Amino acid sequence: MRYWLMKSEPTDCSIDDLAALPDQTVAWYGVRNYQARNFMRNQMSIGDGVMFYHSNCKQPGIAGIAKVSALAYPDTTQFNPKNKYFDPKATQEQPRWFNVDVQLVQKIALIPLSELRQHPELAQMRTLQRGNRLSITPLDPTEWKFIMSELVQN
DNA sequence: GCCAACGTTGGC
DNA sequence: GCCAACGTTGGC
Repeated sequence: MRYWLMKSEPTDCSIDDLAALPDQTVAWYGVRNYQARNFMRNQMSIGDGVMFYHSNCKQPGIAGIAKVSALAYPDTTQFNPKNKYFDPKATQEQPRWFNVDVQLVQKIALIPLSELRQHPELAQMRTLQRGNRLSITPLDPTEWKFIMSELVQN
């Protein structure tokens, strides 16, 4: 059981978009970074905790709690020439890109990035490190617990 | 819109 | 295998 922070641009898929999907589940397609792919393909298990993060928007921050609901499988968008995530070097026999499914657990009051930065307990969070652009990063269990107990409002 | 930081590409 | 050029991310 691991914990993750996964970034999504709200113009692409916001927490409300996720909540409106069937089973409140989304295929995390479109990742085209090997490190992020490897996290999904090699390390994620069903039930892993996910912080759903809004990036590249007016109010960046954690918008909800989710979980991994399906193990990694080939990202179908890589095979579709009309899709913007098409990868000509990928084949059905040798897929390059994989994605898990992510299911919403609970929408929360947004925890802004600026607030995350204020807590010394979270100083090591990878998303908060200078220059970090990875869309999927591991969360330390202590970081997860801190966010859940101190920052998630009920 | 700016720009720092980082990943990828491709010539050599 | 090096590294310059280029593209992308994402906060501000």
